[in-house]
Amino acid sequence: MSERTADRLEVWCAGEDWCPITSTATILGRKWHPVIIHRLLTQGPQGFNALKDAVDGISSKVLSDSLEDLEEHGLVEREIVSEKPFRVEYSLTERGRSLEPVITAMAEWGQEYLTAPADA
Amino acid sequence: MSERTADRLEVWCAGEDWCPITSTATILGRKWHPVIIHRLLTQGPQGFNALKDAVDGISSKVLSDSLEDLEEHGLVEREIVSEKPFRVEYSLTERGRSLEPVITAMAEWGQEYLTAPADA
DNA sequence: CGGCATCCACATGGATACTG
DNA sequence: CAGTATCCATGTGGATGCCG
Repeated sequence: MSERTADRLEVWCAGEDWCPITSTATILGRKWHPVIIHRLLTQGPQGFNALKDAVDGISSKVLSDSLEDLEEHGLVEREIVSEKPFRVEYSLTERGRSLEPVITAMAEWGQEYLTAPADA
Repeated sequence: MSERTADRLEVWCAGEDWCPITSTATILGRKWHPVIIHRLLTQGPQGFNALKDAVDGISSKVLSDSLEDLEEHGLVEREIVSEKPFRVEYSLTERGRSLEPVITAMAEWGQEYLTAPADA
């Protein structure tokens, strides 16, 4: 790490009671949020079940909860596409798409350093 | 987002039961982990109380738990510097330092998009 | 299809007090 | 200084089943 980087980093969380890093962690720390965003980033807008299948392992309830939370944070938008065959579509907002660099960084790091999990 | 980016991203979490994004989130999602790493990145190796003061708001127990967890993940190293005036020092491992881009991305995003929290 | 209602389980975090 | 010991509150996630 260069000292320049350290300089830039120092600005954040410098003893204030609000910290952008912690706040971001609060959102991205929820188990499925990053993957959901990832899926919406790569596969574009899609319906509930498509998302459920794509995410793999998530239950209806948890996906529902997650999407609701993401909506409240202004990261995801929910649109009712049709009523007759009831169909909704979830997509990223501008704010949601702006998370791409973060998701990418997380993915790349995980790929690089967690492939053979030293998790235990 | 470019399509090239989408292509790269698609590789990850493609239906496998292990996902680098989720795994990374498991680590960085713990409330204080990112800030602790951030502090170690910017302020270098330091003792328990220095860290406790720096992090602001964290309790001894939680800092202790967090550091232990970070150690288990091979991100942080603990060294007993002296016994007489008992003193330890925490520092980042290579693996820990490698998280810098992720922390930076998180910090920059939080700074940019959460300054006026739409959290509620 | 796209959920919500329940109920439960567990991990994490917080407060307070005490110790080598 | 650098923790540990409790105890407790709560959030988050999971399983199952029903509904419009």
